[in-house]
Amino acid sequence: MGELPEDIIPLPQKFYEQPTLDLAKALLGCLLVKETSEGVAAGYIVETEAYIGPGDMAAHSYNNRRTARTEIMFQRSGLTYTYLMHTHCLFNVVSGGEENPEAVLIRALEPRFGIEYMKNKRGIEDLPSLTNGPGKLTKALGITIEDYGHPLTDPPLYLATGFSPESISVGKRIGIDKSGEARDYLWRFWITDNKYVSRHQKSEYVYKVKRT
DNA sequence: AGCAAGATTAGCT
DNA sequence: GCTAATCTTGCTA
Repeated sequence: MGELPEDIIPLPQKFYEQPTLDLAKALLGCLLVKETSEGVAAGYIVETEAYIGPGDMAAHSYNNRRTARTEIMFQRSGLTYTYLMHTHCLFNVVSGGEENPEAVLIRALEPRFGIEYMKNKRGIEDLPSLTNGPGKLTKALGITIEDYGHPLTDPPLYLATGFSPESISVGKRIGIDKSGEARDYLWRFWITDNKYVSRHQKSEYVYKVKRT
């Protein structure tokens, strides 16, 4: 049964209150933690995508579409937005603040704690395959539609400080080819050369992150 | 009330 | 590369 080090504590609400594109980059290297009665699982975020309604045709909140599903996107930053995609649950961090329906999709993790737990959940052994996709990582951590609306500042599902990536790559988002010009927005971010990203793609440019 | 589409994945050809 | 899985959402009527 995996236990976490004591210095792993949730990031504060303030962390989520930055522009969505900044947050999408700031999330890289952060630790995503899920605690359940069965155990603890956690991994470093290595890939994200920004969805910025109402002007983003690829976002569920495009044109301020406000429904039972998108409602949480209109609420405060730092809440959990989960939804079903075919047979899979996808996990997002709400951003943009109240009345600005924006979110960051978490697309891939690098497994860190509770790896046996994740292997059991996924029914496989290969490490990268455990969490290198948005539907895979939710299954590995046990994140479900039930987590919809949960504040990420609190257990059992929260984010904590991890490490600072040296370099961040930028490219087009995945799987939104029918979203008009939005398909070309460079709103996908990943840790350069990280082997746990969901797909390899040519980076349009690369940020060199200064060490702090 | 009916229906087409989907921010995906696994397995097979 | 192709397709089924599986079900909710949201749009049309």
